[in-house]
Amino acid sequence: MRTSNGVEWAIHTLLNLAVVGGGPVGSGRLADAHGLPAAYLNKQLQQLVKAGLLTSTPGPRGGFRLARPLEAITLLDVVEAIEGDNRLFRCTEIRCQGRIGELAPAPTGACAVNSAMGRADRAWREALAGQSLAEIRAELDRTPAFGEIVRSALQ
Amino acid sequence: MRTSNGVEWAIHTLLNLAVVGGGPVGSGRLADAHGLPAAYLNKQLQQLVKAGLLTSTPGPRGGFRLARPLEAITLLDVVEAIEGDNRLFRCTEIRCQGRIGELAPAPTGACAVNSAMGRADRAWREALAGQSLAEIRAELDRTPAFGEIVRSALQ
DNA sequence: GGCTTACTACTCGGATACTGCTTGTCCGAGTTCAGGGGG
DNA sequence: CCCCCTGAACTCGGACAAGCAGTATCCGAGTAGTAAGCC
Repeated sequence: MRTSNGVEWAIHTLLNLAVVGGGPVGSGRLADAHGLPAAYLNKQLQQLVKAGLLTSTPGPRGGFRLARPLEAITLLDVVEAIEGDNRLFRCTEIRCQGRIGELAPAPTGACAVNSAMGRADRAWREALAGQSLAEIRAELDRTPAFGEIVRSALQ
Repeated sequence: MRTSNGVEWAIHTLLNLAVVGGGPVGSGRLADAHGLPAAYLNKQLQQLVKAGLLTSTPGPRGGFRLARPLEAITLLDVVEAIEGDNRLFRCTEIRCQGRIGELAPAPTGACAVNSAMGRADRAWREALAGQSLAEIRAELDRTPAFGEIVRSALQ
């Protein structure tokens, strides 16, 4: 029960694209920047394109570029783009099955367990939605020569 | 990326044990109450025993019983008992690999991405820790004849 | 020389194998209870 | 009548398979740039 590695890859890649700015960058260079398998990273980036976080251009000189500035991209956007909008807890309504399900009259109202877990789920999503990638980049920019290193690694 | 079904099963089973009270109940009856595979539910309950939420007694007339009252059991206790204390996001330190890792001098300080995801993780865990099973049972007790149905289903 | 055209190289995008974890099942160790035999 | 012993039934506990999502890889469709050929 943990997020896939694609989330980490996507966040770092989006940050790198912001640092580079301007023109599109191919998945091969983006993958080499962090030693990732290019084809698999490409698959993850396609998810980001579907979610509207990236735009892709085929052909030579093609690649991916940010669809909107980092200020308008939250961690929740990235997580939902990679993982889908599935909740952390999925109620299978076992309260309506087995002997209790047979004896109980009807599933009146929402499942209390589901509601409680849903509250925690919302807390997680709100915390994710409250942090934009721009804030993370601001923290990364404190390290000296950060932008310079990323640009030269992706050149 | 979602919690295993064992979490849902464990919560409902703990609530049922509280309603029944007193003597131990075998995994077979607990499973029949919700139409679950008995052997697999037993496996989950063993995790709860290891975590100190349940006590088990072997032999005939044996089974599981609550180790402490519902007021002292939070949703976080159950989730960590089943899923382990792994975080939702696991940083693999890709910032130290690939071309950027070669060019950057040293991994000074914590990874900003990991910190941001960790904040959301803490929000989730705090929301889980803030809800006890006693509160959920109080909500379930509103439904008429709830305790009666559970007791007769587990008799 | 300038324009058209065919070609090459490079990109994304989806279809195709592989791996690890969640899920599910099975059998053995241990304990309680019941019943029979002996004192 | 009371106590002891043997057996059986039932429980948990851990060891052993199956299914599926995540992981990884490969090849085809499409495009920009280039170079050659023609006007």
